[in-house]
Amino acid sequence: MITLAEENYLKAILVISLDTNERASTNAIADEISTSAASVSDMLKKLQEKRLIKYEKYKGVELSEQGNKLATSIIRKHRLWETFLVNKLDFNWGEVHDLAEQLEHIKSIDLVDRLDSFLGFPKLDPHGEPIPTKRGEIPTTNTIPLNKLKVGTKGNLMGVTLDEKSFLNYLTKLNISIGTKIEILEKISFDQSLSVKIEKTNQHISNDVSKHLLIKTK
Amino acid sequence: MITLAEENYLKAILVISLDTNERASTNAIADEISTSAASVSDMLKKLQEKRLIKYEKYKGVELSEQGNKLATSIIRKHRLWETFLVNKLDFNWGEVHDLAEQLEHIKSIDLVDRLDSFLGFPKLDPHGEPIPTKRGEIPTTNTIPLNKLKVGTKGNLMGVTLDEKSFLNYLTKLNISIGTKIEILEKISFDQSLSVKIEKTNQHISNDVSKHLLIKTK
DNA sequence: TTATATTTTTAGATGTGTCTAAACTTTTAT
DNA sequence: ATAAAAGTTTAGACACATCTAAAAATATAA
Repeated sequence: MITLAEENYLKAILVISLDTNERASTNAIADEISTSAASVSDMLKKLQEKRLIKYEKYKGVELSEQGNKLATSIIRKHRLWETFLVNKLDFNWGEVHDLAEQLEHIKSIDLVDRLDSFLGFPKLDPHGEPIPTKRGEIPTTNTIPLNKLKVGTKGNLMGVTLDEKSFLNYLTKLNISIGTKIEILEKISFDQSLSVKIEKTNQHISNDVSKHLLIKTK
Repeated sequence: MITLAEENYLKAILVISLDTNERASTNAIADEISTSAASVSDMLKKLQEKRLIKYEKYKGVELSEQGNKLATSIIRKHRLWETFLVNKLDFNWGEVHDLAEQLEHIKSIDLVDRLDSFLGFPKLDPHGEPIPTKRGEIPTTNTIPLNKLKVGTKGNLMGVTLDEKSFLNYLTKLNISIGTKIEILEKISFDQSLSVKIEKTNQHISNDVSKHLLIKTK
């Protein structure tokens, strides 16, 4: 039996791996789930025991096949629940993360698949992130983070890679949502911040923000 | 902050109180949540500390106003989630209890009210049990358990008071569901079992079953 | 009413997940 | 190359929720 805490660790490891394409470090995990490095060390031993991760002391950690499967299914559940909350219960995209964090741990053989069907088999969650398939694949989207694009590029926001209330509320304040047209006007080399045209208005955004905006150029 | 275990204790105490109209005993609670009397004793001390119950050693326990409010809200959540699972995700009435046991602990200011609205403000759950209101009232239904009715009485099943897979599956096998017409043909005084006509067929059911069937006579 | 049975509580232990402080390993910089 | 800094693990403690065994309180019955 896998516990709630273990599920959260597996998810954190997957998120970090997808983000960095490297083994997850103890500190990175501690950061991700807001706990101490000591707690992470303890837990990694347990997950190793259960063969859910491949772990070498001081060398970071990666998911085993089974661990990957589990972690992916948690993300699938998270994103489907977020879709439910936004599409059916009219929550807005900044309100659903904490709720989905709870709902993703509901244990059932087929609840999530019925939910998937009820929602009409959505491909993307309300933040534009791909929903892993029943078989554990995470579809790729041909989008690029805004901060990787050259000055002058135009495109549309297809998704965001940070699911955090304050961030999403800030985007809403900037009038940025899925589909919004964005053009890079200028990049400040000092701090990598960007002058951008959002629909018809000029705005200035930091690198910390732009790196979480997924753009599709055409 | 209230923990999952505490919520389960409060719910158990409420269920027992509604059932017996008396203070809940330690053993009754232990039975209800399948744990030891010792664990119950421990937990009652904690709930007393938090002013969620009124507890006197060896004298059983009742809910405080706040405890009652909490317990009722958990039952509200449980029954709304069951309604969602049956009405929207096409689960059958025997499959939803364990899932609702998990979903009832999801914490949110307004999730349950949005769910209520999404479901069209149902009055009864899939088992015919009343859904507590937002304000914490539990509507009464003018129904009587089948085992309290006289021989010869005719009526319809309006609800069941036991939400357990094996019981519900047995009812399904007997062709009994909400709305089914039932007539008492004979009562065996030895074991209080009943010969009943269910729609057009004669069946024999035990007192243990009949006491959980809520009938409306007209 | 006193002995017996039942119910409830206490004592002491365990497993999980967390923490801080200290020790150890690896990386970085001089 | 070695000292300092950063990162990681271990040691020891604690809160929570549970357990079994034993003690205490209450209820029941001869």
